[in-house]
Amino acid sequence: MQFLEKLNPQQREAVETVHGPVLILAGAGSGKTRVITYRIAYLIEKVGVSPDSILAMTFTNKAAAEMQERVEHLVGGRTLAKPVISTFHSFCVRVLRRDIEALQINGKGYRKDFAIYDESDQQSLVKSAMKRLGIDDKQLTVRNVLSRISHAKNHLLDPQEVYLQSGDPKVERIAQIYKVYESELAKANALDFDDLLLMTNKLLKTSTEVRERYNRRFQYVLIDEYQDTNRPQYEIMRALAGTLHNVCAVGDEDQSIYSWRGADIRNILEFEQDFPEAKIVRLEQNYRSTQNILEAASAVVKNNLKRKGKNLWTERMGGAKVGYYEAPDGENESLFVADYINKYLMIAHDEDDEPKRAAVLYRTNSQSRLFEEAMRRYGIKYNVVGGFSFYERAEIKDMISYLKLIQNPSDSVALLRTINTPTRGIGKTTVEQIERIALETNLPLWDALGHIVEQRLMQPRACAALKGFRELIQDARAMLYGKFEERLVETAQVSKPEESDAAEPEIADEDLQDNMAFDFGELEPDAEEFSPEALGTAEEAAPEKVEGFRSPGENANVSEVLKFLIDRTGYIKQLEAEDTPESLARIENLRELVNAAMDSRDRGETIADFLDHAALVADTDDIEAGAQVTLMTMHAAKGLEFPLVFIVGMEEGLFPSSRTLMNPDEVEEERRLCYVGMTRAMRILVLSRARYRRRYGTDMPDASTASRFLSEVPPQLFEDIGSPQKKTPVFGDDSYSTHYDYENEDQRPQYGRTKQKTSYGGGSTYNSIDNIAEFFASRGKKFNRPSVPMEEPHGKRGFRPGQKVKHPKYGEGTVYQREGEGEEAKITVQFPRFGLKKLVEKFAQLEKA
DNA sequence: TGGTCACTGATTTTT
DNA sequence: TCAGTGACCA
Repeated sequence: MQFLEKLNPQQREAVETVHGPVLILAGAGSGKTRVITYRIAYLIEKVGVSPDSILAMTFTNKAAAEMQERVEHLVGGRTLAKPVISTFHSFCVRVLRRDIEALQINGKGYRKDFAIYDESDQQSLVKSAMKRLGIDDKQLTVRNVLSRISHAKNHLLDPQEVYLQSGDPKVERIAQIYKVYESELAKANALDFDDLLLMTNKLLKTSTEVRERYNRRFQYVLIDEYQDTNRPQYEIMRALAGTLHNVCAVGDEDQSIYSWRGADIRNILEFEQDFPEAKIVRLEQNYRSTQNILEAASAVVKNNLKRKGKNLWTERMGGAKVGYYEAPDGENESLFVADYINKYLMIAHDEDDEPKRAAVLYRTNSQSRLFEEAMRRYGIKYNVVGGFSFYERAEIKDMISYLKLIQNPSDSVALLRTINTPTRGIGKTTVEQIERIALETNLPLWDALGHIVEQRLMQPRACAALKGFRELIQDARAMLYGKFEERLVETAQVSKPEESDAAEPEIADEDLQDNMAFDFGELEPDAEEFSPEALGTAEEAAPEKVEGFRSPGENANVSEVLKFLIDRTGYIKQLEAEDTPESLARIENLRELVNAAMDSRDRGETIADFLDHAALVADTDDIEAGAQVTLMTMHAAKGLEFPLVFIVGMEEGLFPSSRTLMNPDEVEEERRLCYVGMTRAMRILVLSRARYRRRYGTDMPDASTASRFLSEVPPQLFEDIGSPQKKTPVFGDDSYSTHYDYENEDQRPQYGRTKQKTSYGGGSTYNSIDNIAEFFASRGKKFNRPSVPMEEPHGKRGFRPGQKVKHPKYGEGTVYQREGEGEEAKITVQFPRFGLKKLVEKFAQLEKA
């Protein structure tokens, strides 16, 4: 096997130790992903393990996709079956969609068509639970309660245990809410994110038959980002390890940044306890960063008491010192960063042909705004990770809720969201009545609603409106499930006890294997065709693979149902009537959703698959690797690397966050976060801070204190890169305000060096005072819009951000953003009287103003 | 019932 | 700054 030659001895050991438990402690940048993918390839090619008996669990979809791709690259086409590489959560959904009914007792319990509740769904559930219990304490926010519930779940505590474990009346109330929350979830046949793990764990624990089946199926298990696993995940891993114990966990305790979500570093310790025969492999050679960066990062994280400690080293000696910039305020900080990036992108390539990429990392998403503005001023293309993902937009959530309700009418949260969206005359009072009746009869809202309509329990007007809504959902259901509707309603609603337990053991083993191959074929479009048993007759094979009730043919698919819903609810019509740029954008989004549904259908997915996908995608999943400049949180940056990295807002209270200052453990986690951020940098790392920062709308910025992490970097590795001189900043005093009027900028050498390079091992560095001083001298202390436009557009008109334009209908406005190239470019313009408009350059009759 | 407006209050990280 | 909420009016 040639590819093993590319590994260092430790990596090689990690790859070749395939039997029995292995714990790989992989430092930042030590080639962790490489080891995992090589290990999978090694298992397949050398050990001769069948690919589909390998299971790799990751934390994010992105990591899973990347791993998938790299494995395929290594094993490339030589095998038909594929290893299952998936996030914990998706894996659990698959398991549960298949087997959750094994947990039913006397036909009661979760059904396969369960809904997945995201955070906002959870919030509305908690909100209504609190309302019902008469708790609207100011001390008990919904957020707070929810995180307590999640914490309890992650520690495998049920409401009673929470209640019993504390004498605190506040916690007792939380336990009460927790209990109501749980029963509401059950009533809605819905699981929250934590439940996906919990239920899977429970399932594997309770049903020997199920567990053994998975043990037979997956004989080699890999866990990525092991330090981020929580208790339930750990237990799932243990259950999946079966008796073979062929588990491989890869992690780095210094990169554990999710303890607030229940991640437990103890899992690393208990690994050795639970698997005494475990082999420990340390990967300590870093292939990413220069020595200076690595030393600085290590020096910071060394201040943590709770760690095993390790010795990361690199062959890339020396390197640029870690830059430090102290800005007078947040604006200046962001302009400094933009300016620096601008220079960086302009200088010629170095000896290594690394594509130029830079990242700006911050603690909280709200910090992105200033940097976005600065990038725009410099005409630098950038990408922001985070914020709203597609599936979080209101209009998308609305339609998704419709689908969820159609799929699972018990889903009360989905019902509440859709019942009057768009408005159809069902007001607050009506809804409250339904809720009351549902509570009295202990029925899901949907059933209560049916009851009301049939018995005419409310005024005719309200009844008529409710009836209309009910029929809408029923019609959509009929479309989707065809004539099977009645049967479905029966089996789904009443959930007859008959065939829940009995059916399982009768199924022959081969059938199960086949089914699993299908179930876990990942989302690949042609997974079916490639699965060995389907190669001959795809058509014949298809029906038997579909779980009983899904009738092939003649039924509508998700996109058709969506179109139907959009049409019948008048959703788009209403948006059209609004005729604002926002509403037009929403219409676009809805179209996009329909497209997504069509793609989903083309992949042969069911409505459940489609909804699962919508529930489990995260914003970090669509990080565009190709973007030159990426703005994101340090959390989102985990696992990524960039030649140039900025960590901004290095201020006490911001980073480390004020919320953590009380608790040493949490400060340690912040420090690890800092370590994660710093180790993203390959060649240049710059830390910055604003001496005065405006926290939300206040007119008076607050003085900040330098982050403790800054002082933890050894001074000799640090270099101040042109922080403006400190002055005693008194507001209204000229000495401070002069920072803001620098129109007196002279045009001296514009960063005159032809080629500025980062040299290693002494000599002048990119960050060296001389160079930096030189280019900052030319621009005083502020960064005005650069004279060189970054993005010279191709089209004739080529309007750039910041430019004033005139539109025949909307009048004068300012270009806000430009997307795409040439005539096809879309331009977003801010019109004072009409707001933001997105226009296609070709059609919009824009002129220079 | 539904929309508008003013006010408040809160700001971490996410599968 | 900004989203969410409550009061008020059509």
